[in-house]
Amino acid sequence: MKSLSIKDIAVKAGVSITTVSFIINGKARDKSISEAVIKKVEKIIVESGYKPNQIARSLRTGNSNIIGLIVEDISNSFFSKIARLIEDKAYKKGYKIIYSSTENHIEKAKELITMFKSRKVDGYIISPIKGLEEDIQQLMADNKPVILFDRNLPDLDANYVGADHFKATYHSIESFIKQGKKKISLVTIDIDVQQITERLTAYKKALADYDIPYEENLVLKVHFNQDEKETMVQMEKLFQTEEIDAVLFATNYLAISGLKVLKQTGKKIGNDFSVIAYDDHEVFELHTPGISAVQQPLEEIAETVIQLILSQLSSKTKLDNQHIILPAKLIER
Amino acid sequence: MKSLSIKDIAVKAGVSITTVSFIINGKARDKSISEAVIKKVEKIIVESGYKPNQIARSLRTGNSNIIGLIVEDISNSFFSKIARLIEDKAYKKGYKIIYSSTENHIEKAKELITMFKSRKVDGYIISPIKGLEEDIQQLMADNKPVILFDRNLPDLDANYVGADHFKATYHSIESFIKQGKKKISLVTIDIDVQQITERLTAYKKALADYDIPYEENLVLKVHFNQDEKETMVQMEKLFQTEEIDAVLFATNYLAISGLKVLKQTGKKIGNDFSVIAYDDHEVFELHTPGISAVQQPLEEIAETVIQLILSQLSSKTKLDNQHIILPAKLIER
DNA sequence: CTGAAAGCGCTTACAG
DNA sequence: CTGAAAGCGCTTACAG
Repeated sequence: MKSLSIKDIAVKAGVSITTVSFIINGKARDKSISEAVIKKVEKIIVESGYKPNQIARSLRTGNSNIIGLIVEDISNSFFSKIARLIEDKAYKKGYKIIYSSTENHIEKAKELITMFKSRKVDGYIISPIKGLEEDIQQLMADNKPVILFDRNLPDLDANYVGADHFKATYHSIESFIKQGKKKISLVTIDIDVQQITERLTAYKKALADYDIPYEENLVLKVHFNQDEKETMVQMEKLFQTEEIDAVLFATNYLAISGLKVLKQTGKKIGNDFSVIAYDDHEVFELHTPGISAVQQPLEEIAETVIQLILSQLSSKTKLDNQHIILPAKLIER
Repeated sequence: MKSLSIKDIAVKAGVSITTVSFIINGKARDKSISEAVIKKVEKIIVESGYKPNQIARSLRTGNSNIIGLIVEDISNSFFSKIARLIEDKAYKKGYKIIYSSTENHIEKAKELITMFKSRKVDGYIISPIKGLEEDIQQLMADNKPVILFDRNLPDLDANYVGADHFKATYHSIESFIKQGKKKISLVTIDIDVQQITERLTAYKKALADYDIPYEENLVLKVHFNQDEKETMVQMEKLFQTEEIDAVLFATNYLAISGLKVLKQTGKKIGNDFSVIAYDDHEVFELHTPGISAVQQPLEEIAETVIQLILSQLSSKTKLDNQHIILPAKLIER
């Protein structure tokens, strides 16, 4: 069954497609179409269930009412929660979301941008990775709204929304120190994105500020894509060989792996051994004992991102790029 | 900066746009374009970075290479994991995914289908809700590939991929019985979808098969959209008033709420009180003690769904609808 | 108050 | 071996 076109409606109503188009797009009054015609055409549209072909509309107008969302991995709960909130808010403004996961592969990320471009998406929300600077620059040169979130690219002057990882990490380490911890470990990953590296910087700074010597062997940098088994072996070694009394895990999945190791080896979390996870997760609340965690303000991040992109989409002129850093908070359990 | 069009390429190469189009679409040899011309045009395409406008292509060909994915809630880890797997596999075949969450609202679900229709998506992957039968029927009448997953609509003859919830529930209850449990409770939700209701049916059947009387007050049906606080109050009451020795939670979030209640009230899980959660979650593995859970075969579900839709998309003729029920397994912890 | 016509960037049947 | 032209379904500047 062919679907109806604007022409079919025009024929049924005995008017031109121009008139129908004006009515569909709410320009009827503007164009001084008579009320009688408007009523008649609207009636026919409703009765026939006609829906304009968005593809044709896009081709003609050059925009698609679609926002492209590029994340590292949609199945990661941080991203899926953000995606949900963004989708919800975008939807209410008539925008759809098309998403895809980069899996941290630069080639896939580049391909995605190309694909989104050829689909003429109206704007881009990107959790970027290093190496994407030029492509993003290109998008902005093409005058497309771009909002980076979660991760920033320092070499790029672009809109960015993220949490204050430095401060949150600093506070976490500080809270360990105030509990009297001396041998504080950091388990992190080896990817070179600001969002991750600043956790290490903050860790070092906090130690320095409290005159605690930095010990290289207390920092475990897990290889980004490695097997969880291997990660667990490395952690087990770390937990055993040192008189560690506190660990900050730089991501929630590292923390989860860490908890598995502790469970297996029977090492207890308690006064002698404290743990903080970066990025909260349901696991941590339910764990016995509860695991303290740094919580990113998901709602606010999503809200800010969508706000920014919508204002760019509706603005005729190029707006100034904004850098919005939201506070993350340490939930003590 | 305007992006290049096929015309620009044609002009640069000194050939017609027809020729360029044939080359882009790999029909050059078919149409016996000379090797020399092919080489020249391909060179220009690569050098200029030309990408065909997919919108124009869609308008002309009537398909979009986009698959619409409609789920209840993309931030639910079951769906986000499936989405990730589906996206991955679709991507490799040149299809993109556009997704949206229904939040179990029939109006939103209907709107989404309309929207996807007007965007001319090539196929639909839907975790449906009751009331959507007609709309889905319509899609199939329009000859669009539709795959339902997770939830089935019994009144509809459509492709469906899901797990065997009846069997998995039956086995769970059976395992309680074999442990000698007498007062087995079921905590479920009150939505009327087959996937949920059959968990109750299986519960009753297993009890009956083992001559254990069915007691209405051992079944708690939580209202679908109610506040977690309220759910927890109801559960607390349930856990106290009866000599319950086992609980099957019909969804993972119910189980999580249940675990919170147990933690708060100090009720211990152990030999006197066993728990199984339906749909696994990282929480359950890490919980002390570990929580047994029914695990749906995510990979296989995603794989089957994508397989089915791709075969439909590439097939000229209408294929027979398939019902594929995959086994879910009980992970004992 | 309303309509004819151009054009968005492609694909493809047809012609040579 | 290659191209001119129609047409996908819209929007909009222009004309009346």
